[in-house]
Amino acid sequence: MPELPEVQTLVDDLNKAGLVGRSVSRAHVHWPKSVHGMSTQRFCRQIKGQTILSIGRRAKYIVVSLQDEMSLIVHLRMTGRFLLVRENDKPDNHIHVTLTLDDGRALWFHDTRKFGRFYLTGKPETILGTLGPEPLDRRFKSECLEHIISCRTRQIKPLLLDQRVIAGLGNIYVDEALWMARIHPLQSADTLSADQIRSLHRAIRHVLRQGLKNAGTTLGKGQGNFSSIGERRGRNHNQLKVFRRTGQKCPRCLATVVKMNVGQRGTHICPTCQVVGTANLR
DNA sequence: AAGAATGTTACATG
DNA sequence: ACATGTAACATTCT
Repeated sequence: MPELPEVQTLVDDLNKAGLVGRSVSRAHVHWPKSVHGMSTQRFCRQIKGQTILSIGRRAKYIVVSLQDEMSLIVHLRMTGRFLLVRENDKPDNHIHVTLTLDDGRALWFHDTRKFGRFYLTGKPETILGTLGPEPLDRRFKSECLEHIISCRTRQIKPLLLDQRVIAGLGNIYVDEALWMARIHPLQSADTLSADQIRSLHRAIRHVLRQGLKNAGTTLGKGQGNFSSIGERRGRNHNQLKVFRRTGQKCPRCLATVVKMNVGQRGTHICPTCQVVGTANLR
C-alpha cells in the first residue's frame, strides 16, 4: 500500500514525534513471521536496550539505525502501519509487534494482511543493496532514467514497478506518472522517444513530490488504507487523475478512463491520451 | 459471494 | 540472460 510519499510521510512523522534518542525498553512479537529470518526471542533480546540514532527511508523501506552498528529495517508491504500509544494501552488483534520505549510510550506495528516485515541486521546492504536510484535525489537526472530504460525491452509499467530498476514507485504513482507523460503502460521501454523519457522523468518527480506535499494517498476508510502515525490520513486522493477513476473523465481530454491488467496489477489509463507509440505497432 | 486490493518474491515457462 | 505469467503470503472490502 505505501509507496515512496507515504513511507516518507511516516518517517517524517516518526521523527517529529521525537523517537530519535529514545531507547527500546522491551519488545513483543505477536506474529513471528513479521520478523524476518530470526526467532522472536532473538529479535526481542537483540533490540532490547538499543537507542534509536536516526530514522530514514530508502525506497519503500523505513531504516532505523540503532546502536552497535545495528539497523532495524521495516517494509510495510500492503497494510503495515505504525501507532504511537501509551505503554499500557491494550493492542488489538492486528498488532503484530510492539516496541516499548523508555519514555512511557510504545510503538505498535499494525498489519491486517501480515505481509509487512521487520529485519534486524548489522548488514543493511544485504536488504538495500539491490535497489535502484531514488527518483527524488537531485542526482537523478533525465539521463539516468534514459540509462535505466532504453536498453530494456520490458513493458514500461512493470519496469517502473521493479525496485531494482528505480526505487519507491508503486501502482498508484506509476499509473499517475504514465498518464501525465502520456505513455501507454504496455509500451516497451526501448521504444520510448527521447522526448517521452524526458516527459516521464518530469512526471515521476512531479507525482511523487505532489504526493509528499499532500502527506500521501489514502483511499477509502478501511483499515487497509494508508495512514501515518496518529491515524493521520493523506490528502493526495483528490489529486489522482486516473488511479481508481475507472469510468470517470480524463481531466485532460474528457475521454473515459478505463481499467486494464498489466503484469498482474490493475492499471488505469486514458485510452485517448495514452497510446502505444507507432514504433511498437506490428 | 467471487474477486480485487496501494507489495514482493519464488518458481515456471517461453 | 531476459521477459512474462502464476502462485503465494493473509485479510478485508466491494
